[in-house]
Amino acid sequence: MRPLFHPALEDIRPEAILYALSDPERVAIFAKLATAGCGGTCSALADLGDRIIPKSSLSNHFKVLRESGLIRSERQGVEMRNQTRCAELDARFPGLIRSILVAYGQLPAQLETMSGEEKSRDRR
Amino acid sequence: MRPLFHPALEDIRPEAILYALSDPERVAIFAKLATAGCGGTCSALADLGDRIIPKSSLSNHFKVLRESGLIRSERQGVEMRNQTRCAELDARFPGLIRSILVAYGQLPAQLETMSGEEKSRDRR
DNA sequence: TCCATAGTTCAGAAATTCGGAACTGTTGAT
DNA sequence: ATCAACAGTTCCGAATTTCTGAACTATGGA
Repeated sequence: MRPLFHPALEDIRPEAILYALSDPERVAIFAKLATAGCGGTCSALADLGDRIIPKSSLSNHFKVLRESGLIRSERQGVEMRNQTRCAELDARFPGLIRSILVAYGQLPAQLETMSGEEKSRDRR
Repeated sequence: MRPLFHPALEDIRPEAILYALSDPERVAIFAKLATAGCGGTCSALADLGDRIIPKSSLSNHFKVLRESGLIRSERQGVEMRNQTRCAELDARFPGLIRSILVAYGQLPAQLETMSGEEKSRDRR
């Protein structure tokens, strides 16, 4: 098994991000990953409610997310721990991830403080 | 020639937007369209500098942009006038288009007042 | 009418995506 | 040590999508 490839922050390209998140299944996976308390393993995310993603497809989804720079994957024993790279990404592409998740109606509470919106207090 | 299809604002789906803008050629077209002073015809946008997009491909790019809800196209005499639906889109998906164009380094001056960033004055 | 121009549609080749089956790597039990 | 179970990856063929040259349609002008 070849080692997993993760692009450096500066090599992440917007087209790869948009492509990866143009698939609602991948968005669902990514949004769940952004939720704390989710173990982040692949198989924990296979169930979409209306459909169970086949494992080869799931593996490919994770590969697309990883190689686009959206997540980091690390083997831990028999399973894979995945985590988003939201903080890094927000520094490179301010507001992008947040506005995409909002568009999909998938913004997790954990990301509410990401850039892209002024605080609701202090508004007039 | 069948009439051109434009989705209603409420039927526009984020995956279609992201998919359409996951292609740098389409982004270049869209960004140029968002620029005032550009006539908005298809052939005016075929030249990317490093490559001239074949017209069948160009026609397809416009179709993808149109059917995703990013632009409106209207026949005017022998040619097609295209315009972005930025204002509408920003109401439905706040900050999305702006942050995508920023990510690509393609934000036209005309869009600088779109939502997605507080004004630079009043910052501390 | 005939021609030129702008763009669309068609069709086949090339590339991509999907997913079942086989495989790899790790842990734990015997 | 061997074996079984499990998590995930790779392989590969089928189905789908993308690309683009060639043919076609629509409009306006001479």
